[in-house]
Amino acid sequence: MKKVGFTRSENTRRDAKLTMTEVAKHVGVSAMTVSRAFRQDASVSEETRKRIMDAVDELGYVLDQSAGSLSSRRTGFIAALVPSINNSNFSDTARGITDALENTGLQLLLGYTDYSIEKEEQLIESMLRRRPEGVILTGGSHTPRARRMLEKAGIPVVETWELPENPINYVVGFSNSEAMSLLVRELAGKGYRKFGYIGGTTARDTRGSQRRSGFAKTVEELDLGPPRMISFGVPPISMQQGGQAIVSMLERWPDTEVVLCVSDLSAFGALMECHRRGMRVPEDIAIAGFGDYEISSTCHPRITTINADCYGIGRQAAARLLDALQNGGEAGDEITLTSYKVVLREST
Amino acid sequence: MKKVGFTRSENTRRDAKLTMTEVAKHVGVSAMTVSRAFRQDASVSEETRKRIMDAVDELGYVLDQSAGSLSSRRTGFIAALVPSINNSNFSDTARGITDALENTGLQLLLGYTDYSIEKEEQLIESMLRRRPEGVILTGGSHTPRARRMLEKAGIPVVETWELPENPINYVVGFSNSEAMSLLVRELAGKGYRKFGYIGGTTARDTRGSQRRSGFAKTVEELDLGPPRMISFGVPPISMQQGGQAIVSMLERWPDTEVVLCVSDLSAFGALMECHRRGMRVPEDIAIAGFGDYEISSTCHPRITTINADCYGIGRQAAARLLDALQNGGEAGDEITLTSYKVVLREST
DNA sequence: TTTCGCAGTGTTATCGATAACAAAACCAAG
DNA sequence: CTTGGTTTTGTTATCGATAACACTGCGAAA
Repeated sequence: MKKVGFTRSENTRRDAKLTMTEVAKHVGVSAMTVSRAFRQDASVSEETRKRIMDAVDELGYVLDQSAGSLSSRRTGFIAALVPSINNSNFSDTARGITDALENTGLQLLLGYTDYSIEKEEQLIESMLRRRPEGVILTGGSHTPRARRMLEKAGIPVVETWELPENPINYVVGFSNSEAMSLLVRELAGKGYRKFGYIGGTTARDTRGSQRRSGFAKTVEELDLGPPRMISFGVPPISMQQGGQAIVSMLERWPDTEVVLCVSDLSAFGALMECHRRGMRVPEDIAIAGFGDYEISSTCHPRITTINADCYGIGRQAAARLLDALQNGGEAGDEITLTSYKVVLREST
Repeated sequence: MKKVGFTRSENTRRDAKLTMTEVAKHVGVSAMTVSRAFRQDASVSEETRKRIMDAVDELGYVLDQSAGSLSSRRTGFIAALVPSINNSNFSDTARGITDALENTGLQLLLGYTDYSIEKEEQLIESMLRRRPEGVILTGGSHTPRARRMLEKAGIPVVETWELPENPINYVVGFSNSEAMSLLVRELAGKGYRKFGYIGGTTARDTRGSQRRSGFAKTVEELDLGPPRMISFGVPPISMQQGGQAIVSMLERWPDTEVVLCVSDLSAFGALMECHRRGMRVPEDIAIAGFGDYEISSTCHPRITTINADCYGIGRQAAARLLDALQNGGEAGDEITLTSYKVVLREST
């Protein structure tokens, strides 16, 4: 671990430090009054506040929250961990959180776990060192140590995007398995019989696994023959890999009628690969995805998918946290089910 | 501004607070020794360190960095502002930053400006309150107040993704105008003559404006007739809007041979709209984008674009900052040119 | 006029760690 | 057995704000 940064001496040399006390002297009040002027709820006369704020502008003073949080014991941080920020589903969730936090004075600490619970554990530790007032996680699988740290931290925790068997506190999510099941039933209702599934290989992506098992279970329940499943690549699987996977699928089971993919990205890759090979979608083969990414409503043909309200998950998770914080930070255990819906489009 | 969170009394009621001093007592050493044990460079005997770390595990102690940064005057924060995290170009940059920061003990504070310099100013202020040790910005346009705050903060600032006329400190970027110019020349070399351009309407997206002016300038220089430019939608323009824009383009100038788009997303939307209308790409019309998003190498036909090394911009910006921090935080003014290249594909 | 209450402001102690310096323990060489 | 140097550990002051409480002055009610 390499450390970098200022040493104290270098830093103080830089600039006469400007503290609240300096501002106070300049205005002729006490530091406490300046501190109050920065907070809306505090009792400072309008006239004094104005004089203080004028001095703040003139001197270019910027409040130091690190110092403030030590004495107030409130850091104003919320930690959120997502598997990846390059995936638009999760960046939509992150955006939902950020939007919900706007004007609350809370600052988001965002981290990404790369779909690894070990990395998650490491991030949880480094985030907890910043003393966040609440934590938002993706998924319900964590290392035992991560779980212990979270429980001991005494702050509300929200798990999102899934319905964990044994939640820590709050949950904001939906059943990935049931969502996929719904899609299968819907397509079976349209007459499709020979179902294929494309997803990643490992268990790293728990949401992916849940979707897969929802698929397999439902195909069985509907008595549609043995499920045809291709595992290809380490999650999250790319567009490219979706394309490669559908090739394997068609080699192995050429008469497959409809292919469901773990996400729209792989569905799109599969769709484009079909085009490239001159296959017509949905006439020769139908394709569906999961997540309702922008691409699915834009490409041609438009892709059938599940819309899972990624943005709403973020907003609701943050709202749940804000709520808990206002009630004194007591960690409750409500489960908020988020909505999802099948979006039937031209690809099926 | 609504404030939420614990009051002190609620918080202390929750749990006997666990401080470094508690751990120290438990081990029979001073708090200072515990503090040292947490830092790799400090001189603590291996045996003592082990005893301390055992106690830390047993008690479940988590270091409090808010307190630490107050006394050490080093927060370990790096602030980074990007226009949007839902755009994969910028999330690649964010990822580059995060990766470069890994194992440095630094924590990223990420914010997004929504392409607004007013929002940027607001974010800069709230970030500076956290006393970051360095700042990474996207672009070179800032409000005067934002600029003043940054200059006064006395920490290194890196502007990325562009080449500002009047940089604050460091720059890590490339000329969007020249990159677009290169693309025009490259395509003119392939024989295209009637060039169109699709971009957003306002000046909010400075990189977009620079690309547009690079386009116009080059079309003129090559004597290819008046540039055909469609402005559609508020930046960042979506896939959808790219589709709508190309319709306008073809209504107004039906004989356009090649259309360059401000980003791959609008290019993709345009491409799909052409498919939908039964036009062949590139036979009937050629299309190119900017940014080399995953989609462009996957879709059919694959889209010609500019690869601008988004990830590398992030890594290099962070590296530049780390470097400055190690040299005592002196703000220099080096300009790091990042590479870009034309990627010719099937769409042109 | 006195009393009470409240808005506005000041004083003091403290949050939990770390810098800087001091001291002790240890070790090798003379 | 010293001495001097190095390693390891302890002591004290402090980082910059805020909580808690104290105080002042003023106006309304008695």
